[in-house]
Amino acid sequence: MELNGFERLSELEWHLPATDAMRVPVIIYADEALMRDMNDKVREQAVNVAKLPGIVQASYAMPDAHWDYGFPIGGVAAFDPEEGGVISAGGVGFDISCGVRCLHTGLKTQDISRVKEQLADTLFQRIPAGVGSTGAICLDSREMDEMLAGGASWAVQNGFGETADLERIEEGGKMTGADPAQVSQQAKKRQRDEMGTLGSGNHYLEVQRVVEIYDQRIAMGYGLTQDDVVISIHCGSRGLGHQIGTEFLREMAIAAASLNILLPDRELACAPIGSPIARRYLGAMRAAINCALANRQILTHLVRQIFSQLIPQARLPLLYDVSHNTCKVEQHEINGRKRKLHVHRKGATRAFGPGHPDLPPALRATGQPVLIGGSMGTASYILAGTERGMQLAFGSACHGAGRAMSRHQATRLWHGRDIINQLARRDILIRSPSCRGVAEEAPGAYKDVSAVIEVADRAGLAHKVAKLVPLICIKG
DNA sequence: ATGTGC
Repeated sequence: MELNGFERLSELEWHLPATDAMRVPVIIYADEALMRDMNDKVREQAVNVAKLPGIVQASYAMPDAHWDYGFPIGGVAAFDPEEGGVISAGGVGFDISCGVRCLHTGLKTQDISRVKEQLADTLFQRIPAGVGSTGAICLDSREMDEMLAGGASWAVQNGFGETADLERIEEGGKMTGADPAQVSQQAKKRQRDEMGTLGSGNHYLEVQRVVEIYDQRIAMGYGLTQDDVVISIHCGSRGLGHQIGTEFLREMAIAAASLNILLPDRELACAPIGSPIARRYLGAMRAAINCALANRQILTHLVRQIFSQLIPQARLPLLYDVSHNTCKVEQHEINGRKRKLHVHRKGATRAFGPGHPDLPPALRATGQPVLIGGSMGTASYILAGTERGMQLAFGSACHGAGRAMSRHQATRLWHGRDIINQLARRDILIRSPSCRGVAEEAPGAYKDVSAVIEVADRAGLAHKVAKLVPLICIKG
């Protein structure tokens, strides 16, 4: 990326002052190497977002940012309804409420060594993964609406998991304001038999090992110790979220054209907060959040069933579940004034600091667990939200390593089979229905997750707590 | 991300 024009406010904070039609500056959190390696399109897209009506404070990009449809992935933008703020489907992305949840197991690495291969094979056999994967559950139209209104809470009521899980999920497992009536029949049809499935792309289910603790006090608060085995699930709202994103992007673009709204980029189609289309989108998007929460809850139940058969002494309570593709109404203090903002996070993890009222009592003293999945075969990290982070980007942090090249480029450089063999030599068991999918997700196709995490930690977006490395990865 | 797409 061209760095000309940026003011370097600190080592890790790059500031592009508001010029021309920009209403606010762009702020990117990154080190110089990450900045240089970012495509110019990230800058262009973040600048375009800064031009949208009612944007507050800045158009932010996290250290894992890369360009995407309209808004960059790793982008955070908040809008104030009292200043003509907007909602944009592109600011959330296609995989609505894609996120990560992490489960404890109560086990140490050696407890699973004897059954590791069997565990990998059983997880792969029983957890539906890949493009178009379907599960054992088929929802009729009434059940679909209940699921879309109830999220993980609906899943627990229907026998998937435990009530204790709910307080460890954003929104208590149930996003309020979801309106199943705003979800198209086509979106519901696509989702009918996709509950409890992983999907494809960067989604995965990993059995991981805690290899490093950076903050003993917070790690203790999270119930994490060295050499613990944990399970991370990364997936979203599958076909339903994708369909909603597609439909509303199209509809918002058409509406903008007919209303003569000048967009800096057609892909930034948006609508004023409070307008009928924005309200319908929010209702549908919140239903998709519930779909993703229910999906991860059902997957959790499947994992627990498998563990109870293979390692009966294992107990799998939920550490936390957090999304990184959402638009949420949140209260933030700007220049001493409390304002209700519509915060878009696209490939950015919510990272609320200590004392935040939305956190459950057990996590309020430490700050919210910020679950960050790395690329396949590298490392994942658990961070904690900080008070400082609440001021830096509305309580947000990065969401992963971030792609360094396109999927197409990756398939020209690597073969999936080679990647699987290389990782097997490091005792990382990959199971996937798609060799091509594995090639697209080759570790080399991503930025260095550790460099991204160092920036997030040192910039103060979130605070490093633990590092996890994969033992088994079920890849979509 | 996705009932993937040149």
